[in-house]
Amino acid sequence: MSTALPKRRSVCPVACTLDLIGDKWTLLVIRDLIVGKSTFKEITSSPERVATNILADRLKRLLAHGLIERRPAPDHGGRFTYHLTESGQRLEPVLAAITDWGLEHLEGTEVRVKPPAESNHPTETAR
Amino acid sequence: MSTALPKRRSVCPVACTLDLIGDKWTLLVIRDLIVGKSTFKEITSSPERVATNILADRLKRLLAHGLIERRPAPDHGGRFTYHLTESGQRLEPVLAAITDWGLEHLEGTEVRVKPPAESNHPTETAR
DNA sequence: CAATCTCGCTTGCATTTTGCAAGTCATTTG
DNA sequence: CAAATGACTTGCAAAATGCAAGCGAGATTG
Repeated sequence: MSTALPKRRSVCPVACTLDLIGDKWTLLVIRDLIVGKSTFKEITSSPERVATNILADRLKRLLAHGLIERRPAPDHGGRFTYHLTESGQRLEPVLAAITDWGLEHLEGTEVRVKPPAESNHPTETAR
Repeated sequence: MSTALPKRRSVCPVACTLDLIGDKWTLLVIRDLIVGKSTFKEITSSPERVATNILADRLKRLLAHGLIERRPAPDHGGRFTYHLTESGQRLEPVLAAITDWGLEHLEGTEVRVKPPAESNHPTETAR
């Protein structure tokens, strides 16, 4: 499965960023990491039910591009935990903007887990 | 080709929004519309060179979900121009956040055309 | 201390989406 | 009226996705 991205489509920061995170799953993985999940299992347990092969692939990709890092799990055996790097964490505003748009324009959406940082909507009901 | 989206993966606003715009092309189309492009041709002429079948499909999708609308082109014959609706325009902060991240973390990216509205980075070089 | 269990993957397909080239069809221009 | 242009559609090969199953290493359990 693809881990390396093939080639840049242009020099546009939007296009290049989408080459990294522009698919149906990557930002959900990052969302999970932002809200504090860190193991493979925790992420596969999210309600969207990402397939294990897809998750393994996305973690590889994100690792390869330095958006996440992995550490040996403290208590368990040869397990790992995954964490956003600095640059990965800086995607939080992207997630926040998407969250805001979804809450405002898509009926029936709601945030189940808040990100640890600040939110900025003054008069939002569902948050 | 798919125009209707199959089913929501969860109630998460991020997941649901990605069901609409979470692919490699849709946000580029929206970027083009934000910077003032409005015809099929103008969008296919962008440097990323979206295939015509993909563009036709994405326009259909965006139309179907009310993010864009089309109007008969003023001068030409049976042509149309495409424009963001209110809700489509509200994706601008998402684009802005992605642009900022790309400029800051991906070498060699640069903005060729500015969006008409405000930018908010105080000490950004490339903008 | 062998048998089972759990976690974190990998592998093998079937299905879906993408990418590319070519074709169509209504204008529009020379 | 012949050729060109713009906006698509169609066909097909290639890639990505989804699903189920398998697998190895360390933890648990009897």
